[in-house]
Amino acid sequence: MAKINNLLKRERQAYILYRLDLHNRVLNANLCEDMEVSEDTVRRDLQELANAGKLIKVHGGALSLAFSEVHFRSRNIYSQGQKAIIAEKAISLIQTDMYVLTSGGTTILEMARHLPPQLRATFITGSIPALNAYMAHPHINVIAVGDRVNKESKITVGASTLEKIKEVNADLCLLGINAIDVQKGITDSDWEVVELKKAMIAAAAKTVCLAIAEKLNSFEALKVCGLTEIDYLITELDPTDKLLEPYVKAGVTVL
Amino acid sequence: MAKINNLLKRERQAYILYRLDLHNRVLNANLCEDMEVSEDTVRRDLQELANAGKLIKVHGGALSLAFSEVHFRSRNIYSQGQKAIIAEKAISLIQTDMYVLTSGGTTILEMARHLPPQLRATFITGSIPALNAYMAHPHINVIAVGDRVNKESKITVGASTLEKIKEVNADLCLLGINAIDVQKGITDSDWEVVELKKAMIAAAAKTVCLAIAEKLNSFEALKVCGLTEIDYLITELDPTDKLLEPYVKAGVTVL
DNA sequence: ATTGGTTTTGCTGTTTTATGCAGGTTTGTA
DNA sequence: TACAAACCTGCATAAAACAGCAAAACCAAT
Repeated sequence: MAKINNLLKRERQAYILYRLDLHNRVLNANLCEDMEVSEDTVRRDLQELANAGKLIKVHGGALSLAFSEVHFRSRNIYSQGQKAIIAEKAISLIQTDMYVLTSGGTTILEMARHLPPQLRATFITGSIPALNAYMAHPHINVIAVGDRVNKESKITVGASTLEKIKEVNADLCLLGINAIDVQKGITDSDWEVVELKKAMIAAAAKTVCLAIAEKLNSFEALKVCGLTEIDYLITELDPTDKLLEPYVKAGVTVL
Repeated sequence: MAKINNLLKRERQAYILYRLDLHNRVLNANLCEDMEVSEDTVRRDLQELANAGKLIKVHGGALSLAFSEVHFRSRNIYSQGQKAIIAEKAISLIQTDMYVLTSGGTTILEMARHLPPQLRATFITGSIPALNAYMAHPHINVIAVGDRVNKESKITVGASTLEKIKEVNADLCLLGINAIDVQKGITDSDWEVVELKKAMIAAAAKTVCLAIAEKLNSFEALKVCGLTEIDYLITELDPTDKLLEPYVKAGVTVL
């Protein structure tokens, strides 16, 4: 990389932005070598540019804004307030360094957004929107299970996904669910999603179901699992709510 | 630098602007030496010219107005336009029902946004932003190759990704690249990205490199491949441009 | 040429800015 | 947990900027 020395402060900063534009990221060590100034000077430049909102400073360098433009649409998630309550309850189950399998769905997305910034854990998912959310978090590790993408549900599905999930020994499996019923258990309407959820449940030590109350006592065509296979049920309701009693009796821990 | 002494104030200021026009920057120390006046005098001149909006005064000297335009204002919009041109050229190579492997990066993203709505093809990628873009398309099939997600580059990396890519027989591999040089070939700065690109190139019948012209004749630390391994090079320039001649001579088809 | 007023310039002392360095702390990773 | 890299804080220094003043230059009219 070309050495450019004896620059004025403004020129240095312009050059940094120029480099960012080219490569989307710059390293402090790199810059200070090329411009022949100390690391401190570069660091101060990056800090100033970051304050001015021209780049994103990270440990060791900086990232361009254009690249990390996350089209973060928190727009009209259905019954967002309730989902926020659910999110908080679900997060209370996640502990440091856990491996967490998650499905897709807006409830999970809402949870992803509420993850405390200092949390360290590994999240595994096939949901593209969930991946986006997890990537925005400073500390968590993200693992994508890959295969064909189902555009409807925006998750990866197929043999390879199932296979990969079977290799995982997760601590927790967080499922956003579409229907739950005391007799019929967890049900869903999409064959591929059902297969995926089955695999996820099998791969995790504990299974947590996230559902807004209106999904209680409803069912769909395809069975995912019975109530005995799930450990926690989280809704926006108070755990002592009448609606939840049957599930408590069936042995599910309700939060 | 020529010494020009005994100037009137007006003449000095004209000379300063002249120098700025030539070099886009002037240093106070330089000017006061050449014109044989004190630093204070030059400083006052610069101050007046800055007040009149003829230049940008900075600590130690001044910058031309053109400088600020080139380096701050137009840079984003400008390269956006360039990338759109590149996108169109790349799209012309994609035919119905092809299997297309793509890397990440803003250039690829720009291409994803320009895909014609009626196109039917299968896109395979480990780039999360690219996945997002492809998912928005009505007809294309999307395949995600999964593994650990590198948050810097927003792509999946690791053994499983590489393995999966090796199973693919793609028609086309579209690479957004960071540096290309006639001698050194394609280079990059991130080990994992390099491994991924190598695998992608090996898995596709034809390899296409997408790069804005600024990345021509530059190189980074790690080698992806030599020029002989790539089939097409796409920049925003006209294929007959002087800058591209060496690449044509090296046997690359330049679009 | 002299005078008085204005402009320009350079000088002095002080303040601000830019930069590098020493130290201790935090962070990321093996 | 240990280690190296990156970070932050405070400090020192030199360069640049600033403010105020006075000498010099300029100008116009006498």
